[in-house]
Amino acid sequence: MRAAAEQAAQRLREEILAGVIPSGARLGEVELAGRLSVSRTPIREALTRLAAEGLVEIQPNRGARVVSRSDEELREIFELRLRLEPYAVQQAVPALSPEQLDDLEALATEMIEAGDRDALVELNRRFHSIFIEAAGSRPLADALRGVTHAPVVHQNFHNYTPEGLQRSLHHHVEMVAAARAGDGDWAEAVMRAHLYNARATMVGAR
Amino acid sequence: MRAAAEQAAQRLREEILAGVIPSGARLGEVELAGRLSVSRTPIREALTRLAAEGLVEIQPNRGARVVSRSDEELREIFELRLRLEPYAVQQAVPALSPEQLDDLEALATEMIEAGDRDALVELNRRFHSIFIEAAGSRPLADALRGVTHAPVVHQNFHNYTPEGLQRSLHHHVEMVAAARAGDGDWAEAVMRAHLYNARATMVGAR
DNA sequence: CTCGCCGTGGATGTATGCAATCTTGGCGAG
DNA sequence: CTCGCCAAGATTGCATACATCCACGGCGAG
Repeated sequence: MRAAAEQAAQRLREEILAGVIPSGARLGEVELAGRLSVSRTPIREALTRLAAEGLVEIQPNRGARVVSRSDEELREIFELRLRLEPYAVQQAVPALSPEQLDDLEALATEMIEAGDRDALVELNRRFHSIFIEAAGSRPLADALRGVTHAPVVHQNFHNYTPEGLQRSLHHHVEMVAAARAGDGDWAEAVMRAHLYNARATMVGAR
Repeated sequence: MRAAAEQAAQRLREEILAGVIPSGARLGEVELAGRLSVSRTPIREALTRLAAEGLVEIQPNRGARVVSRSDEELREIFELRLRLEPYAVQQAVPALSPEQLDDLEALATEMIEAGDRDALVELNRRFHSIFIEAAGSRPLADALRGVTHAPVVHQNFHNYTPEGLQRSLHHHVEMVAAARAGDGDWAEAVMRAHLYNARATMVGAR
């Protein structure tokens, strides 16, 4: 499961997250095999992995499709993130290395300066990933994987109002400050606000 | 990805959860293919899926092994369950059908009468699954899948003290009562106690 | 005697052929 | 005209053959 399969999975992942392949699109094995210049076997590997990540959906004998999330599912995803990510941040803060703190700060400032909202998606993903990684819990990381890197975030950033986006970016900066102060409770509170703000622009409060 | 692959995945899952295949055991593709009378292709499919569920671990060019969880990971798993399952129960209670309530009650009483602890594992899994399913959130179910059906539970049931086991079984009964009363808050509280009790026998309180 | 190199055996990774299943367009009955 | 059936095409699912990589043991140099 290496070179070809891994590479195919990575490319498909990027294309799906970037929106090049739209939600609900059919993913034919032969088409993908031809386009990525590999055989169908690694393609099947890649699709199985992406299915496990929740990016695509495989129906027996009917092929794979890019998942499309309903509004209801989006709300549920935020409900999950609200229960896990603040905890992750709190666990991460005491464990953050100086390099990770610098990375977080760089990402936070870079996001403020970035004009393109597409670029924000990737920066945002890396920002949140650092906290999750630093929390040092593989079960936690596994549970969050499916709900954080999903196209949800992409769609979310395009739905932000200017004020909502500003708040979101400011939350990142504040979380870095809380992390530098070693105050996990502070960071957790900001993360909660961060997610509530995102949820509000996404699906409206409950 | 059908008959053969699905069936192979199911059998491997069962054997791993039942402890027939010990933790850390190597899973050779040819060996499994021969034993399950299918080709290597569906075996690879199955292993990829089980890896996604967190039951096995695949190292490139070095095959698959059954995962073995450290005490630290077990603690993290309970931390996750404590944050998700009480919420799941609360969401599930208003949505439970009469049939599901009957099933829950049947499982709870059956577990009290069952003598064999191995049998308890499966009954317990079904009990918790009903709540998770009734919660009606696929993201939530996905997040919980990896931490609930894992060999953790199996090991846990064998570690219970007689008193701890009695408490655990009683919690199930009480949860059914709370569910029948339509009181989600009550059920959530019992679930929290249920998990704390399980965690205490597993790894000790923090 | 110890360490490092290399060859061999076995396992995984990939490609391709064949069988089974599903989709679809058209045709006929009502 | 609508609905249901059927056959052809296409696609997925499985099996097998070949290529590639890794683990392990023997051999030789120091």
